[in-house]
Amino acid sequence: MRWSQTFIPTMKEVPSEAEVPSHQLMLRAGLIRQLMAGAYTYLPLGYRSVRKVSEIVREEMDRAGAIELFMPALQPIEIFERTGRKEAFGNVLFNFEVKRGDRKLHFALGPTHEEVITDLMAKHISSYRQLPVTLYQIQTKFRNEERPRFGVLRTSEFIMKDAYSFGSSLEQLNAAYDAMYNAYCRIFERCGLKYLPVEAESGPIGGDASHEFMVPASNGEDFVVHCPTCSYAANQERAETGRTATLVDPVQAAAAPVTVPTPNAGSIEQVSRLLKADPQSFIKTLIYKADGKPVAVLLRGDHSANEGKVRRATGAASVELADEATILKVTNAPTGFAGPIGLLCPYVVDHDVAKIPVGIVGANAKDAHLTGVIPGTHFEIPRTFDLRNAETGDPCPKCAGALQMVHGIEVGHVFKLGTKYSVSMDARFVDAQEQSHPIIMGCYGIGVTRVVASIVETCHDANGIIWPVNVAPYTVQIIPLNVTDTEVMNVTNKIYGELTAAGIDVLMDDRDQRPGFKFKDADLIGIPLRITVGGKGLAEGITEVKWRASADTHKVSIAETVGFVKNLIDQAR
RNA sequence: CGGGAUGUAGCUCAGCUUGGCUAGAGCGCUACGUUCGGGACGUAGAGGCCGCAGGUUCAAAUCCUGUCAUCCCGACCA
Repeated sequence: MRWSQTFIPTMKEVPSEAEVPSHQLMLRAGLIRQLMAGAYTYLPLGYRSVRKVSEIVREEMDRAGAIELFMPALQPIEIFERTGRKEAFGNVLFNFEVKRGDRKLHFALGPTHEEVITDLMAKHISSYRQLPVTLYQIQTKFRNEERPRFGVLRTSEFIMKDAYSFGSSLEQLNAAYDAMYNAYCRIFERCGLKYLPVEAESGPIGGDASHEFMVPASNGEDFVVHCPTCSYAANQERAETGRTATLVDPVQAAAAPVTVPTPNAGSIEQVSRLLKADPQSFIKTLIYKADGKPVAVLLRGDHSANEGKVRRATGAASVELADEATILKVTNAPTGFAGPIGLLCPYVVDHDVAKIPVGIVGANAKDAHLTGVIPGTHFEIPRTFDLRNAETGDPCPKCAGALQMVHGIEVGHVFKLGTKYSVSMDARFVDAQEQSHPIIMGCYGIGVTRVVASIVETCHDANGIIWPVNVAPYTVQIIPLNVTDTEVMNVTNKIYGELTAAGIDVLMDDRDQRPGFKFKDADLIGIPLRITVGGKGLAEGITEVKWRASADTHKVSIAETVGFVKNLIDQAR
């Protein structure tokens, strides 16, 4: 492609609305333009990368035995009512009414396609002999993001690959899951991304039923907890800590706790400032409702509760922070003054609370706290649990190492669904004994456009993008330094023609611009290989070949240039 | 949805506090000339409903009210 014949609007200056590197660079390099918050046009260059990633995804899905189909984005609201996800999605689901004749129809735009595909399978699968099968599509998804941000990393409309497996047994589910997991590793590998498969919250199935694929990036919205010594990695929701139970014996002849006034100081931060005490010496008492019943969670003051862990520790199906009225009922005080002593509900205690020698707690009375509280002495600790989010330095649950936290961008998710949707959509099969069962499902997603943004986010330098070879919009950029020089253009056209004929994507910068201008643009758009053809080189009979990622320039004879470049590409793939 | 910020040329921004000439700069764009191996220079130009609506005033980019949009922090994210 000749630059003058395509559409690559590059920008020298950083648009003021863009904060993170991927957003800035994608705008500046002419990859995307914003239509409104959360919706972007992919310009020719950006769309080429989207297609390269899609093609890699497609090849690996096919290799893993998944079958491609294409489902409607426009869906009747009824199917979301059947699975209860109209409520579960809430505002995130685009749903609206349209008139058709004198009728009103209620539609949704698909945020994902479990309902549609399960409905399809329900109608066509009847026997275990038809299973297993895994289907996928690459399609635009719609989610009414409360807060679109970071350019293309979080949008209301995005391209996603979603796959769904259907099986008659857990063995079939596990096989499909493993096939997808391995395919994902190959996909991200081929895209040139550094990625981390992490254990994620797995819902009702439990075990290792869900993994997220995260790209470590400082602007990532998620936290990944991982152990550098072993391979343990999990998201913050899920991450266990290797801490163990600590029980303390009651101290004999301990002084009683002292009540101190703390007017209008209901947060740890306020009280610690008022009493000039470190938050680590506080025992934070959070009132939750576990299946509707109040239960208190005791944590060290500087820690944050993990609701999944609280749910498991209390054995409840659902857990939420209690409302003001419940707090008043069990603590006789407004929010901010809860403590374990004299509390009118049961409590669970985090491991680290028992290690606080002498702590500060809420007094269960308005505007008062207790100091000099000894855990295990002034309130009982029959047992301790892991109730908080993992933090840097916590012991690894799998080895002797220490955990680290990194930010990450979620680019993929594999999930063992079980029978949630097949039950509600009535997708069943009969086994060899003529017994009917719901189909066992898995779902597997990759955010294709988010993959592209993640690549830009992690592969760039001060001058612009540095595309990995397999996902670059073009593989080679050839720059004739003087387009009015016949000799230069003859050589350029010859190399361009031969590389194109060899099936290599080449972009020729045929604009009548000064060399510096073109070099800057080339660095910005980040095509991996650059061939420079200029008068000085031609005088020596050479062209210059350079990787975008490296400062080294190879001087290659004109005749050998095409072969040399083909060779480099082959090695890089 | 809570908190904060910003809307002036295609892009980046000044002007607004203290209302008053024809609303500015740099980059980009057009024409001509000189240049031509890392975002050249000169000359001459084009380009603005100062986000939108209402109000105050003799007079509003500037003050007031409302509204819309975008960005950031937080909450949310099967």
